[in-house]
Amino acid sequence: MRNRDVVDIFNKVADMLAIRGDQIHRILAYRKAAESIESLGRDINVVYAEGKLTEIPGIGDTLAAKIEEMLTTGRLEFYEKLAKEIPPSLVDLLRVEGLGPKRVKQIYETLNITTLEELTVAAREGRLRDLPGMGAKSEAKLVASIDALSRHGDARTSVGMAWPIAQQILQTLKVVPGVTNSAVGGSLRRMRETIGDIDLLVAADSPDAVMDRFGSLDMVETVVARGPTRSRVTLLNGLGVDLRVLPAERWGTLLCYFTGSKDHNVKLRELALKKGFSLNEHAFTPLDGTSEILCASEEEVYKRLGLEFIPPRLREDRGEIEAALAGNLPTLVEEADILTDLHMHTTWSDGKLSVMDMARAARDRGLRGIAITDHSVSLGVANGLSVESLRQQAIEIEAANSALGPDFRVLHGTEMEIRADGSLDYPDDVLAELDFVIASLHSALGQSREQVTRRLLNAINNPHVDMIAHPTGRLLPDRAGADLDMDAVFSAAAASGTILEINANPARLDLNDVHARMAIHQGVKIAVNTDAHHSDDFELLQYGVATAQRGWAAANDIVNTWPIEKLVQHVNEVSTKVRDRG
DNA sequence: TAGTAGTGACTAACATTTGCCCACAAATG
Repeated sequence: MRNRDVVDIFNKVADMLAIRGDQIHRILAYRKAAESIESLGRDINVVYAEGKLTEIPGIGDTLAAKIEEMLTTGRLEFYEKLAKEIPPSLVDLLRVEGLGPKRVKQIYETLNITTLEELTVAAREGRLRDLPGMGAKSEAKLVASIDALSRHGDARTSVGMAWPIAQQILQTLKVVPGVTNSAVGGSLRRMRETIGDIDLLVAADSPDAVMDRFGSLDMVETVVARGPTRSRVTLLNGLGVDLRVLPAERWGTLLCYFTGSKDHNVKLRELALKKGFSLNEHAFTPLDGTSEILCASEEEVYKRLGLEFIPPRLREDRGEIEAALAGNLPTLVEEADILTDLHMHTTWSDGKLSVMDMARAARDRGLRGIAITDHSVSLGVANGLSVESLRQQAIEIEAANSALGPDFRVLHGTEMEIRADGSLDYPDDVLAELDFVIASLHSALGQSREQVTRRLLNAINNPHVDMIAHPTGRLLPDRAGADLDMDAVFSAAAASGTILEINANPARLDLNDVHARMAIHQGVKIAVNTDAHHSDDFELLQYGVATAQRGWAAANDIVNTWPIEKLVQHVNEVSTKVRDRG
């Protein structure tokens, strides 16, 4: 069993307990455990073998025993017993918007409905409207929700897909008369790799005009809810968008509330209570009955709580509140800190532009240098370069460097295949001719953990390999990456000085936030690169930087913030060191 | 159920909005 199997079962148990009507804290315990394992970043089997399950936050003796049972037998007796009482297929019903645990229980007990299919039939036949608390209107809503679910599913959306849509809607709302401020909130502002819906906030004294404009956007399919401060719509592509409108003097508490995460908010509100305030999106309200205190900025909210300002990217309740209390928050890397881009392609392989075009575009964006890293020979589908072509390319890059002058540097590199047998695609003497060598996995990602890890370690330990690109090879939202032993990867990379990449393409974001944080913690150097195949792709850098920030990265942890001379020197020193050691 | 204090018992997750039915469930961060 792998981490995600354990996560699935715990989440399912939590849902089943909720339907059964168990005590909230028991349900929360399972959810918290699932969340913890999901963001663990390590193989649960390894943690178990080390006897350290109870060191995972939210895992005590009882849940540790349940994990042990699952890992050793592949089953969970507690789950099977629970399933006799609450059919696991009921959990699917919770995916229907508007159906919660209480209603699902009622539907199950009175109509004996256990599956989504049975629910669909019953709703269409009008058998739900007579249940206590239901009516024809609620029934019609459920039918619509079921339709929406079957049309669009409820999968999460890539941040790269959602961000431009959110910006487009904001541009429209921004110009509505009376609007003084607007922003993206929620998981999109925190730049999670995938998002469930888009959250937008607007400051305006009278919300009506904003709500009207919002509901009448071309891309809106239906208006799900509309009140004086909140509206929710579904877009034609199935994405949900929430809008909150409050007066400008309440902007700070509103932005903070609507940015989340929920767990972060709960912690903030607990902290507020300890200080004698109730905190909501409108204001701090003193518990002694004196009048409310408004915050026009987020900075004021955190200040009043006695905290350093916590950047949105850290607000996941992963220790940021404790760090802010202690004054130990990192100074996060910013997009403006990035001086070079070490991974991109040209028409030499599968890119769309020439070396010179990419260099000029990078320079226009304010970068000081790039590495041209086309694919190597055995990646045939991407027109990988033979040794001969690689040497011809060197001449073109030299020419580009003299044309561009001393203020911009083009490094000659490669993105070299790590072949299925673990060997590298170019011999060492060819690699020695290059300024910057990337090695990466594109094929045979399904190999066993031992095999695929050994492949990657072989590349990391080669003195000519400077960086590993998109280490796991995952593709969001669906294709899982290689089943790497990340502990081994990080310690090898730390020892050899090999850089690990955060690939900024929103379909990759690999390393992910959790792994990036672990790697940095172990002393691994990180690079944030766009893997651009066109100059337009340089825009993607923001997603990579956001992921680095979510990994608590400071500028010095990221090698592309260094002046290019320092970067080249580092790469050369590391190669020499590894060679001497070998 | 976890965590803590102490080896069985107690406490622990905030605060709101909306729709729909007529007091509450569900949804939002």
